[in-house]
Amino acid sequence: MSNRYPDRRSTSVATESLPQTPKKRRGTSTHVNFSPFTPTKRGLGDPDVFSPIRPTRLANFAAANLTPSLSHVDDHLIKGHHCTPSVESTHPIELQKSVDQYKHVRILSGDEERPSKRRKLGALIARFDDPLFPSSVPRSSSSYRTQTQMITPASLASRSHEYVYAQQPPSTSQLLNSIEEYGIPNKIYTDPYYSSASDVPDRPREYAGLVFNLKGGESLSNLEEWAPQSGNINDSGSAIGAPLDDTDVYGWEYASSPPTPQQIRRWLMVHPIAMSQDKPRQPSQIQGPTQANPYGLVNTPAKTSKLPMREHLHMSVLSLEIFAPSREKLLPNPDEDEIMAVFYSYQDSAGPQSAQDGTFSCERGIVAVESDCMNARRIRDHKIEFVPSELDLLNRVIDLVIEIDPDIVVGWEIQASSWGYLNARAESYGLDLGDQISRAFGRRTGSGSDQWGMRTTSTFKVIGRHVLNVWRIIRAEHNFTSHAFEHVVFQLLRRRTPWYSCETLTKWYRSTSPYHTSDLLRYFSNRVVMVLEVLDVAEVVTKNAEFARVFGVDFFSVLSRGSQFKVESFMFRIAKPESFVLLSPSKQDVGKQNAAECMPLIMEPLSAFYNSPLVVLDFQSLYPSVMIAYNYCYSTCLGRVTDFKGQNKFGVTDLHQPAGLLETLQEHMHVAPNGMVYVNQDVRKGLLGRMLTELLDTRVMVKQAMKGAKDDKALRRILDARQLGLKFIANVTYGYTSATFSGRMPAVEIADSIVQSGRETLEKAIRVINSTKKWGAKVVYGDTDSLFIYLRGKTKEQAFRIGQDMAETVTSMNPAPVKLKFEKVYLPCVLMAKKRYVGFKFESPDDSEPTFDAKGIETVRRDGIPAQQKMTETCLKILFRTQDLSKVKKYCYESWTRILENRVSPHDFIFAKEVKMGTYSDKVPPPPGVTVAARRTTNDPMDEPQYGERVPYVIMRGDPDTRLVDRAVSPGELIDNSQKQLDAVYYISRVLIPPLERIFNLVGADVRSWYDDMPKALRADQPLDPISLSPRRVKKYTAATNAFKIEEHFLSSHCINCRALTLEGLCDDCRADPITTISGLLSRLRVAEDRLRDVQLICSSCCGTAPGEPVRCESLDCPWLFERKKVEGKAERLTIIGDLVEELEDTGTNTDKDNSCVSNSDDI
DNA sequence: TAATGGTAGGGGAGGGAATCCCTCCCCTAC
DNA sequence: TAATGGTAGGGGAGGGAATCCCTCCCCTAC
Repeated sequence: MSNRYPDRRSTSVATESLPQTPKKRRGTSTHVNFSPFTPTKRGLGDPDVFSPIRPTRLANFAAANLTPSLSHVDDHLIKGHHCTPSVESTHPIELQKSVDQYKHVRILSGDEERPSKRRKLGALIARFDDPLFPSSVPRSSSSYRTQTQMITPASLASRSHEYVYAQQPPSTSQLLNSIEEYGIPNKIYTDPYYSSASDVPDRPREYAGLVFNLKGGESLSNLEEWAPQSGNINDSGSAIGAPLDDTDVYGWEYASSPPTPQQIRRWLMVHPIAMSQDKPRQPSQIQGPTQANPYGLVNTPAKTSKLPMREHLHMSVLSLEIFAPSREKLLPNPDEDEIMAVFYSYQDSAGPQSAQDGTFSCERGIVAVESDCMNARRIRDHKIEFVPSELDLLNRVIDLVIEIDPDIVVGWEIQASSWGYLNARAESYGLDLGDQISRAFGRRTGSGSDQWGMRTTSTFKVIGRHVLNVWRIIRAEHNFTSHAFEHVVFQLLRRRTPWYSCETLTKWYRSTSPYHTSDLLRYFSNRVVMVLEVLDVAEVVTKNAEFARVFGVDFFSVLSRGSQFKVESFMFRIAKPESFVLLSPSKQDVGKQNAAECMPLIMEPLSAFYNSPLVVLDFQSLYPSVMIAYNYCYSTCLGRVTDFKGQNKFGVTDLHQPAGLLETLQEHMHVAPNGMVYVNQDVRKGLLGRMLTELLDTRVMVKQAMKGAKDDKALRRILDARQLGLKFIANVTYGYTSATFSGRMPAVEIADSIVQSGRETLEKAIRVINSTKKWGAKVVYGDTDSLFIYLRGKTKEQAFRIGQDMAETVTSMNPAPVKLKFEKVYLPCVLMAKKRYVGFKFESPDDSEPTFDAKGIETVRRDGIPAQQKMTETCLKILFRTQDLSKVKKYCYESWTRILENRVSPHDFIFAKEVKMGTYSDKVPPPPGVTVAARRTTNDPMDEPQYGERVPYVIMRGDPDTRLVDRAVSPGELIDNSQKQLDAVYYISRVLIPPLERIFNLVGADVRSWYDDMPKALRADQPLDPISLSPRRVKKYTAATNAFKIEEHFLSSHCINCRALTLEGLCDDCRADPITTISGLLSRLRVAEDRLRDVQLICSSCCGTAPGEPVRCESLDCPWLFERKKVEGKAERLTIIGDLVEELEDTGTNTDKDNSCVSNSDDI
């Protein structure tokens, strides 16, 4: 027992829940005033809740002041006297307690002892004296401890003059149970710290009025001082030896000799796994998964999962794509370029929908104009119908549609291509495609610019058939970072698919090799099928059909109409039997409504890193519940308590209640918090209330049915769609009452009543939770209907229990359907700002692995870059898992270095923001995406992005004072132009650091200073590859182009082989040893070529081209594109190595000759 | 022509106005 | 070629840099 910290370093079951490990007590006692959780600094208000260390501080204070007297007391105790300390008057309470606790102790003198018992007792005392009764036992009273060790039952029995403790030491359970009473945390969580002591900043960091004093290092020197309060350690005679201190090293010696290569080989034979593991290569990408892509599926096409069985589809779908050869790089223009082939696929309502193995099946076909390049003799592996001319092609398509008679016609993008292009071509022949393929004659809708159609659905309309613009539907339903076909296919079908430029396609079409023409046909024919697959996997038809049924509107209105239409449709069905007539106000009436007066409650969060559990509770569909509970409805409102501006305005009209009505209903009404009066349910149940009750009840039933239909996946999907539809309607009912400019029957007073009641419900819950002592909880954030409750020092299990308890208590305080639901526990968590937080989420006490859950921060936003998401998420995960800032710093260093050295894939640095051409203010410069799109459009008018399309761009390096918009280019340009480089400094300091800064400022780490202090290569923004800047290459290159800037004149002065300083490509040393140099260079060449071959193999397997063929795919969505371009560029640059090797071989043979001569002469 | 639920909130880019700081110049006191 | 006393200090003008504030835009939470 020589260790000064007996037992505290062990982690037995009993001690684990007790806060004794000195390491974990970091930052609690002596640095009280610098702790980030010190209440006064944080402005947290009530120190009781946020300062678990208060007793300790008191104790220190008391002990420090009473030390002489207490040692005096000790003396008396040891001598077996009762004593009344004289200092009682100065600190009556503290001292009384401390003395009372021990004044009945009687010490026996004697030397009997049993070692094991003594150890146990000692352990108990050690545990006992530390945090629980800090004031009662001065830690320094080792003499006391030594004496107690002598009390043994044996001695008690054998002696007549003996002293025993009148009060037995507390048992473990007593200790655990009294934890709450003394306000001591059940568990002490680690505060953020630096594991590497060198990372600790010199001075405490100040941020936003807080001072952070972070600890560093893993050694014991990092622990708090034990702070002995009296000097009688030596008196005790106990063997408190020198504490284990790693600074006190007496010497070093080798543990053993290192293993020999033979030993290693033998070892590897026994451990075959270790052998297969390559040396961990440092990947060139930014590491880390993102939330949208939790499995880190960055560049791996997923295995074809076993798709669920498809249900019988009740609508037939026809998908169509066209091919028109174009001129050079331009996209086909319907004014000039004729359609040469049409590709279609369809799913028949009657035919066999899916094969039994779950693969997708549909009919497909091609109609092509016969020409030199395309005719039956050349193309054999595709089933093609040939027609003599384009007009015949159009007629054939019309016949086809009428023949197949699909309910829905779709295309990936049907305004500029697909049906839209077909329609435009038909128009040039004076043919109206829409009329031709319609199922009935109908009124022609207005021609001209259909802006609304442009922006929402489609400009192409067919009477009797639904026309779906697939990408727009996907855009509305899924939050993808890009709406490119390839991206959506990857996300939904988990499959990579190539993309070829029009130029390539046209070249293939005109190619003399039939193989190319065949590639072209296969490309389109696969695409047209994949559109159907995407529709199928996204369940567009199923879901919309189900929504149509729930809302009671027709299929197309589900997609094309707004939510008011759906609410009304539902409401009508309830209003009709009651003989209610819904109001139909004019635009003017709607405009004359009163202004809204109420706002939901959005608390300002206490921004911090929370390492104790944070419980999240939220009211289940708060607004619908409030409407039901308080009977808020158009039909139950009795007007205002007092007139406002002299009139009883209600919604869009004035309310005139019959005289005497209020008196009659005196006992049966309820006043909403905003001063509106509503009758109670016993008089009349509101229309909205009944509608919502029905909706919510049905939803519960549907959910029940879903549980029952576990094995029938098709039914499950339908039911799921149905319950989602019901939920949607319930949620937008509130929006219906508060619609302002566009409202069809708004009533701002009802909306206010709902909002204000919701707010009061929430505020009441907050008050209750804050004021209930037994929970020891504090509400730190709340937004509209949710509560974030901090339980400091509680364990996860306690958090779940308390959370449930709170939810039940609050639910019981509120009227019927209002229900506070236990949502989740965050442990740990960072609250950053309103609507921005992130944490590790536990949804049930059994969850062992938390999930990463972020709201509003960069990891879930789609206007950043993937690198930003990956870095932020990875840093947060490191912080949450280890609290070790050194690890975070290390990770940041690695990533930043990679970026600065240009060793990253541009794929991670592509911004993609939506553009809405034609809506931008010309007073300010447009956003970068818009300038890129505008440039695209000037080059090729057909290339204008669709309304709401996401336009990708990257930021290039440029002159320092140019604006950002001038440095934005499309990623294609970056690939084509090897002189251009990503602006690493911009990306790091303006994109990657700010989100990290916002997080780590809250724990006291200064991310920007990490970057500023980071050792950087002198010209780190240049590629480190000496070959690309070798003088030889530049000479060769300058001859070709003169497009060099100043920086390109600074040539690399490093040896290509060994990186020593030289001016001639290879240094003298390397030239002197041609054999080694050649083998070194050749092996590099081989590595690069291998890599190139591998990458091309991957790409050709995806594209389906023959391995020897050059890969033409240019899908910006695929990370392999960038990899391939990079490797190709490198291989091209390495041609210089070939030259060098030849040169060396020449000189090598020469020197060999010389050498041989010399040796010969020596011999002679 | 017909169509469009709501509000709150954070954060970036960029421009313009207000502000600060420095330098230069003029003038005066001594 | 000929001519020229100095220094310290206040105050204004003007320019450049840093700062603040506003608008526009995008996207998210509820």
